[in-house]
Amino acid sequence: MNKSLRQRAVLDVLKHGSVASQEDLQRHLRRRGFKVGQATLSRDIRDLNLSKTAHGYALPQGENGAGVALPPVSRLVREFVLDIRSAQNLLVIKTIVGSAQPVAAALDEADWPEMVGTIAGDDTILIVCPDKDQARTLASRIEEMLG
Amino acid sequence: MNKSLRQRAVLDVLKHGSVASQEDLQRHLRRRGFKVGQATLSRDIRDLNLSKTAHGYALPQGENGAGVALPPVSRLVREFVLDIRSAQNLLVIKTIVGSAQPVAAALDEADWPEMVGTIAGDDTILIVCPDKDQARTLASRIEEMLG
DNA sequence: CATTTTTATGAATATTTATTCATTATGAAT
DNA sequence: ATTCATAATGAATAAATATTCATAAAAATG
Repeated sequence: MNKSLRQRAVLDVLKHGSVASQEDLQRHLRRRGFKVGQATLSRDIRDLNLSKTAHGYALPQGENGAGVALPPVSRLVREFVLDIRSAQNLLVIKTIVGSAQPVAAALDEADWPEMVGTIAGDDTILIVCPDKDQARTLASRIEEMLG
Repeated sequence: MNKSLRQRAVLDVLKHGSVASQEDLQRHLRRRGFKVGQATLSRDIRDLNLSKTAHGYALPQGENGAGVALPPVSRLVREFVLDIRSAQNLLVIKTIVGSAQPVAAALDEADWPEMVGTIAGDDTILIVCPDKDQARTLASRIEEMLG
């Protein structure tokens, strides 16, 4: 039961391929590890203010990709991140199992300048920064989110 | 059986109130004199590239109100307008019965500077222009469309 | 004008989406 | 920890929408 991550994943799916139906969306999410029923997706679609066109579901009109109704990254970090370590220009983030992918996607979306890119496994995210300094800056920013 | 006018009417309905469902749209159109089945509206909606949001149907994204797939005003004039007369700063346009309203709406949408406003009955449209000169200009422009 | 082709349409139906209802999880307050 | 309230969810179902199929009108063609 994890709404925030799932809804982020929904947006992510839309930004990539096209989604013709809720059943279609369901398959895409399954591949990303979210197993949910159609009813829930119908609700997510309403929550995220998506619209359906002749060519499938689309992100909301004016708003940027990350809709207005999304829980902030900080909330995700607090909930799913267990530990952060830096090594040179790299950060290694441990999450509860299964959450690394979606949390990494959320971090990506935040689009911070200190992040060159991310790779996520099952419970580990590797973040590449331009240099040691910026890695540390980013690390402390994320640590603050942990409360 | 009149697709062009009906589709224009659909856009017009959308620009005014909000439309929650195709059945809803069907009612609005009926009030404007278009009696069609749900299947046809489903197709119109596809043709016009409308999208459905949580708050009802919406005009297509980037495009202006008058979609891209619409037959030009000239086509409507050629098909439905019978006669044009000017009197001072006014134009009186006769159409085949029942078409005055939607043709007037289409003319309105064209948003020509010589048109201050329109009133349409069943088979007659009255167009108000700023002055005699512009009335004549507009009249000849429309006359040209008649072929 | 007769014939063929294309287009538009509605009724019936298939498919998709939203909602209801019951259940389970989550969190707060004591 | 227990109770209470709130939120999330799925299964079943209702409602809405898309499509199929048949038909009729309009347009093109000979």
